[in-house]
Amino acid sequence: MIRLSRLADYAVVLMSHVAAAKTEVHNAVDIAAATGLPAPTVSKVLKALAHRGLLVSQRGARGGYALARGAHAITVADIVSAIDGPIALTHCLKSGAGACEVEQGCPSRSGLNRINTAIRSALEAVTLADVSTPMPALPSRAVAGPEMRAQP
Amino acid sequence: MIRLSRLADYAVVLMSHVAAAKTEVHNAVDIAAATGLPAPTVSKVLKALAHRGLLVSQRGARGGYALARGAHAITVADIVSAIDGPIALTHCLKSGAGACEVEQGCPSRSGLNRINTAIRSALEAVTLADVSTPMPALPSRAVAGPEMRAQP
DNA sequence: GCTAACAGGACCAAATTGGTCCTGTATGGC
DNA sequence: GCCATACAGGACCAATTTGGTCCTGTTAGC
Repeated sequence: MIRLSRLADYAVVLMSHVAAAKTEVHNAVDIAAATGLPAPTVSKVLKALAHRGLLVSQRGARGGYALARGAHAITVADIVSAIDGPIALTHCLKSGAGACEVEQGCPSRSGLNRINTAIRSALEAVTLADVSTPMPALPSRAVAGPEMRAQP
Repeated sequence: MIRLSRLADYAVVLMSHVAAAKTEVHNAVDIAAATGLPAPTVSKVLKALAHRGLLVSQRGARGGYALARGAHAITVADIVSAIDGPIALTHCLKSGAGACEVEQGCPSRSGLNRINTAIRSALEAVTLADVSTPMPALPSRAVAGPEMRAQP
């Protein structure tokens, strides 16, 4: 089902929570309590996000995490790739060209690659600010325009 | 990494192979040999594809599989959802609204849902015929148009 | 100096996935 | 009419991956 890993899903929720009140620093246990997610796992995800530069961390007493940039400068692609690594549909595409051991039967790579870039663009098009807004009239028509057809 | 399951990946390759010479019926072991994939697994995938109506099967001696429709009438979304079930990014979205147990911390659902539809559109935009063509000048500009922005 | 909180691991448990195999059934050829 | 071939539909096992927990530093405030 083209699954996003659960940790990546958590990451989006956590980032969204931090973005909701960006003036304050939030510590890991508070965020975990607010979101209802298991605290050690939340801590792990936050550490990864800080490591990738999406959050800034303040150590010591009264420490915590805050957004490194504005919410509109962080895309969902940033968050997902921070947790799950590079965004790729298949192992072939992830490992780069030539790494596919059954390449003889893979004329489909170009088509899949096309889909891959489309998905990446979709993730890059939505920022954390978009995600945080409750329900902004949902312009579903604009999500995937008719220009997306592969062969115009 | 937003992974497609390996079986779904196989399915695209197999369908592409069958589409390459659609006049003939292909049996499972031949397809497996041609693609270099493990035969029992290929058989399993083909059975699933036939069950979902993407392939028609002919039982008995000289039997095999053939495309149920033309290659341009089968989208990658059809193939993927035949193997992996409905296309959804998160468990929440897959299970429908209200099924999320941490819904209190999920104002992000609308944004993720937007991404979800974008990805589904991307998969629906590419047909098996597109995938089968070796490398059709690759109009990468047209893959994800600027109209895809969430907030125009 | 003490406590609170992050950093960075190691590590285990469990769920999912991928792969194999077996039995039945239908079909075509001899 | 019989037999070989090939799909149908399961059960089932193995292994990779993922999610979750915990422990030991280290830093910063009070």
